Amino acid sequence: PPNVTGSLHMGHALQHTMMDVLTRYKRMCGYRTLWLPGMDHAGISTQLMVSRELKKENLTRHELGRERFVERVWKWKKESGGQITKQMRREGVSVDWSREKFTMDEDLSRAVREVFVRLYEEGMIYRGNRIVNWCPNDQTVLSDLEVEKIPQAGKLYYLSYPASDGGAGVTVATTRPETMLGDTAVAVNPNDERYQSLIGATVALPLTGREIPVVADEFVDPEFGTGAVKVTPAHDPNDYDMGVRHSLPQLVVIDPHAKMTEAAGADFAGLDRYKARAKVVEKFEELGLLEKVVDYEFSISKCERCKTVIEPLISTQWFLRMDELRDAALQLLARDHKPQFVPEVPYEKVYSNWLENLRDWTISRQLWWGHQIPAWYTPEGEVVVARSEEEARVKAGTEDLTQDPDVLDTWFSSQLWPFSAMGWPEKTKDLETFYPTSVLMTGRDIIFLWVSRMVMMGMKFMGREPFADVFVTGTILDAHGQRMSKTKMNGIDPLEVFDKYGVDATRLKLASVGSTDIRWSDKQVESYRNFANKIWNASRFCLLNCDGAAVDPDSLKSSGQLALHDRWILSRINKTARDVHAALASYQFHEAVQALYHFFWDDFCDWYIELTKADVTAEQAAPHRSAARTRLLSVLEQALRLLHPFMPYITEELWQQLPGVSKQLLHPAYREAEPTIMLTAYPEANQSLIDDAAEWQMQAVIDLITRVRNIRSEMNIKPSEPIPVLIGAPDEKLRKVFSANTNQISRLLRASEISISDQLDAPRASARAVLFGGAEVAVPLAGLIDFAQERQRLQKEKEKLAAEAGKLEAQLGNPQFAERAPTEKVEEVRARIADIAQRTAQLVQSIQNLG
RNA sequence: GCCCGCUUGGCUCAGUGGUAGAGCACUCGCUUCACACGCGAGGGGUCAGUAGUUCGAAUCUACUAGCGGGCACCA
Repeated sequence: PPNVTGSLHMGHALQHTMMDVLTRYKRMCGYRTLWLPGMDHAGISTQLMVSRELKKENLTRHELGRERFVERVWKWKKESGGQITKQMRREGVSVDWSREKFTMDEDLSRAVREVFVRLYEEGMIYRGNRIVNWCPNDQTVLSDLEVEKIPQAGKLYYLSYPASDGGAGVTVATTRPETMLGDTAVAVNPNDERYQSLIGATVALPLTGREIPVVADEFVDPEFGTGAVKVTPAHDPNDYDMGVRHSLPQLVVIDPHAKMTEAAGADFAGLDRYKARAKVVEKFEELGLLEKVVDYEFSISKCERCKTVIEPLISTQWFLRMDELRDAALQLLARDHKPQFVPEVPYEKVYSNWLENLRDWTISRQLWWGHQIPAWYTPEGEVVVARSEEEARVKAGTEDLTQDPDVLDTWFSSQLWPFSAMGWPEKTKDLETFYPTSVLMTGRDIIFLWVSRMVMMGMKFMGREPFADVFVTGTILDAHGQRMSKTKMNGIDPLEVFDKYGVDATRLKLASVGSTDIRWSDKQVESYRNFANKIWNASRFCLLNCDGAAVDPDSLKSSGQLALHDRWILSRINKTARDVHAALASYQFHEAVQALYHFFWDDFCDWYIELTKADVTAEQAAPHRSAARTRLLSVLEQALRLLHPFMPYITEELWQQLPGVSKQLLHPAYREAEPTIMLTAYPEANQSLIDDAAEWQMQAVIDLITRVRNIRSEMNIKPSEPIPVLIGAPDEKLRKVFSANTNQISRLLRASEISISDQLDAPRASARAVLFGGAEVAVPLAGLIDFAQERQRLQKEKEKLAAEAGKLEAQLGNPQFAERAPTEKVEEVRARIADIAQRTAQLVQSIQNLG
């Protein structure tokens, strides 16, 4: 579910397209499909958005109070939230709006409370006082995943701490001098010979008058800095751990607003952390205790949302223990290989590595917008966790309860989506029907945040994986290879692309993206827009020229007595259906798009329509004509079905216009529905119509036509000028193919006459070309031919063949090749050499004939 | 620091152990009665580099370079 605050971006459009292609495709295959739409309440984002609105009215959420603030958020959600669902309608996605859910809906909230209570009762959720990531700007704790590490140029300060006994003391290196006010130890590596005498001694912490011990800890790297580390348990995660190991006091010197506390001393209390840093450095310098300052590059933790530097603080929060959940997910992967990531490399490893290093998850947030934690406190401070306040009162035996003010991390509810959105914990029909789901489409950025957590929760509460496959889409970059982002202002608005090129064209482009990153280019969408236009025009031709005929799927069921081009198009369309099925089965969207594009444009438009035109547009009504019209309409109808999952708008529009469309065309599963291409059967490949002979024969015809057109072009013969075409074909089968298709060949070549014989007998002044299968073609050009030019053209052709023959002969000449390569491969090379030899001989003859 | 991905014609990208593909761009020709968002014909690549495995490598392996990701508690 996208964020309620979000609006459609290219990443959504990409995922939605692929999801919708699969949904529509599977539906047309007769499956009961469900794409359940919804929105996420997006805790922090939404709260910030509404807070900004309040600011315009010179109000803060605190002035408004929690209850009225939350009301205000709901009002905002009703009035301006969920832009994205309107935009999804524009995308043409076939989601089930009747099941739309919002993560704060009552039923989903109930699922959240149920999960919380159960996990608490099992001891997996606990409340604890630990060091956490705190955002001083948003005033909330954050999980590790909401913190980003950003490399930054900084300074490393070397601070000297004199020994308590007046000895040499020790120098520590730090990037955060202000935290020294909270130091409660100095640590050295136990094996570091330099510091053996100091271990167990104390040093005098400057500016504070405190004495702190020197402890030995393996964590300390003797190579880094001075080999001695200041230990600030209250303000650094590592120091926190060391503090626990050595039972050091946790002295809090920085508060939640990132200001120094009273404990930092009178000189510093109330100062901002950075001002305090400057002051500490200044004082050390005055005291002669600042040994040096060096430039140092390190990573700093920032709030992913507001980019404020995170302050590690000790705080009481709610945590979810991850070990058991993690183990279940890892076991699912090891034993059942689920989920199946596509592409498997690198995502499966990324996912499992992350799980293996998983630590407890901080689930509470100091926000008002979200699921309030279902925990109540008695006046004595006793905690009661319950599904409702009533239940809590019963459990606590008192009505004097205060609910924990915190809410849960947004992802706590979204991780339940695969089952909470279908009614869990009730045992609903939807759950029974649709859980586990088949496939999740997602960007790689939320594999940890969302995907892994859904797996863990699915295993925990449903006992099964939430989805079988996870398809990870690529990222759409801008034209310069940069990630699109709001701050860079380099994002492309999908809606503008829709306006400019149409939704279908945009979808086709997006579907062909696959799972690698690509740079956005309007040019590619434009070419698919042209494709949509081609579909439109081809359909227009069919509709304008097929009076009296109607779509009839039976007309495509056998190819018995049909002409070559008819047998050929049936073979092509069935092969295309086969290829598209295979491609989609393995999420090869790009291949599916290519297969459809080339079938429709090259095979159907460029050849089939042209070849059948004569029959279809014949003046006289005849059975032959109506059969041709029926076939043309029926092939078009099948093609539209094949294209439909990718291009829903244009295919539906055209399909509805076709004569003869009716309930009869619907998939048996939807027989009673109103006619719509959405519920027709996706064409299955009919193996018996895949006709290699027809494809080979058609290839011969195409080869002939292309060669003669080439002669026309190279010889500068006007397209309107009729030309005689002489064909010589020693092979009888080939002669039959040409003579059976004389009309079509003649039409496409604008031939004045066509003669076919076993031996080419052409005047000297002819342009010639060698065809495959030993055939030749000549175009007599008395008075038009430039002998030198023609000789050059043939010579060029000969050179091409010679180059190819050279390579092949070298291969065959290698004795190891004949020995070790498979026989059919060797035979293939021999056959090709023979073919080239024959063509070359014919070319030589042609050149001689020119004189 | 560790891990991973990418590098194919001018551009954006497919693809594959056995004759290099598409779209766009480019050149030439075309108001051919569906379409100039079109039709027809062309030109253009030693598939980043080096070494290896193999009868054969652009495809597999290793290393190198450039670019881009992800992960990590080095003060």
